[in-house]
Amino acid sequence: MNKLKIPAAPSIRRLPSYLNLIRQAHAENYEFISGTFIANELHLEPIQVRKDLAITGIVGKPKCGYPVVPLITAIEHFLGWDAKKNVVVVGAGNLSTALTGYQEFRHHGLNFVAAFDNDPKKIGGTIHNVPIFSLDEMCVKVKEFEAQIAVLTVPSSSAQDSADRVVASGIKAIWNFTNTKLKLPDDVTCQQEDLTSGYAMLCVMMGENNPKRTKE
Amino acid sequence: MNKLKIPAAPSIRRLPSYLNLIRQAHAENYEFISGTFIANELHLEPIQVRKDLAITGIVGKPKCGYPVVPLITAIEHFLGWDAKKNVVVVGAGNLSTALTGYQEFRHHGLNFVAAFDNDPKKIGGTIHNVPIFSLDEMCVKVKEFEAQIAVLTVPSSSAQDSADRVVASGIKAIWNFTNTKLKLPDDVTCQQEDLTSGYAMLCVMMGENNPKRTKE
DNA sequence: TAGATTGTTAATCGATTAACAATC
DNA sequence: TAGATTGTTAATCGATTAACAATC
Repeated sequence: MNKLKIPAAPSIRRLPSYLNLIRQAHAENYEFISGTFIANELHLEPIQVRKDLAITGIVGKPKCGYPVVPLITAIEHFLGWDAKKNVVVVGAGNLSTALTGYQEFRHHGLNFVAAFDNDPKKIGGTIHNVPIFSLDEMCVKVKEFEAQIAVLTVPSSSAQDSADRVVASGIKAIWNFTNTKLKLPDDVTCQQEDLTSGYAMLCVMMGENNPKRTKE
Repeated sequence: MNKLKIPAAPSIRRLPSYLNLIRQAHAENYEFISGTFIANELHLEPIQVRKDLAITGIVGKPKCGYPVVPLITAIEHFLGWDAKKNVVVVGAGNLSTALTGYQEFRHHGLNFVAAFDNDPKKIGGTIHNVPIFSLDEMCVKVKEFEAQIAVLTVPSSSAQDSADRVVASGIKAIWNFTNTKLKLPDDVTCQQEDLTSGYAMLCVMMGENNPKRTKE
């Protein structure tokens, strides 16, 4: 139920960091970039980088590395970042402001077209030039803007309700920043973004490093 | 180099979502909660939940499940969330505002004490009651507030410079929201938080679901 | 040529899942 | 007692790493 397995998920998660670095190399007019170089920069194993890049279909040139321009194109295509996606954000709070203001996303095809909030003081306004509407207008506006993705940044308490409205509007992909596990139809994809899980990792790593705790 | 392996990292990342649910059960006056129930709610396998909970040291009662209160205490202790940590945030932009305003974190021991920014218009002000100082004051303020963690929300271009200042101030743990891989001394822990990698996952999953693309 | 780097095939490692006896 | 649930031990699965021939 709503649990489609993505093969090579860890590889996919690493691709954006490679893309970043390769783009930099491109800006510096490099024609080729080697897996060894990428690995060194990102503190990974060269073999891992080569395996990851293999999924894009680009073949490298022994001794030189991978051709920069085709590699950028291939990664972007593999990730679907070469296609524009219209996106709505549900909840017009601090996090929405941060996300809509993050220019990086625009360069990856993410095009914010509308925000929704129930606060009458916010409705009619904008965040980073994205117009804010009432949640009741979602169905209409999603169709009008042909939105394909909804970003959820509402409080946990209204997460499921917001998700239901999103689903009702016909959107099939949700990027969920709330810590609520949503109940969704099988054909709706959901990516859970949980900041507390990263925080948990940091805390445990701190404990490991801390002599007071590693002793026991 | 700066790559300490955390065993059972996936388990640790799942613990916060368990905690959430268990807290809810507690609020509803449940004395026990079963692994089966947690698994159903979060769309996981019961055996996985049991394995994950085992790392907290709590033993369950067959037929009943796990005792709610001790389990909450144990998870919080395991994650180090029962200890208060003073935290500074570097960069006083939209993302800092979102993070400092996120109440959830406070309940996990995360105590924002100061923010740093180079914008003269921001210095002297506050975000969510957190005072904003110049980056030049970092060393002094970190010591004054006894900060243990630095959250990096600056633009990529100044990420390494900010990190260097953080390290110089004596902080040993960095939560890095920039997409720059930082060069850090071995004794400094860093948790990389990359929003684009979650976005990459969502895009690939959308492609898998999309009949136009699954055909090929 | 010599040497760095690739891509392939195999080995290892760790995480997930299965099976099942123990137990309340 | 019967049945749901736990915890342990073993099996499976997938991701990472190693080894090495191929190549520019």
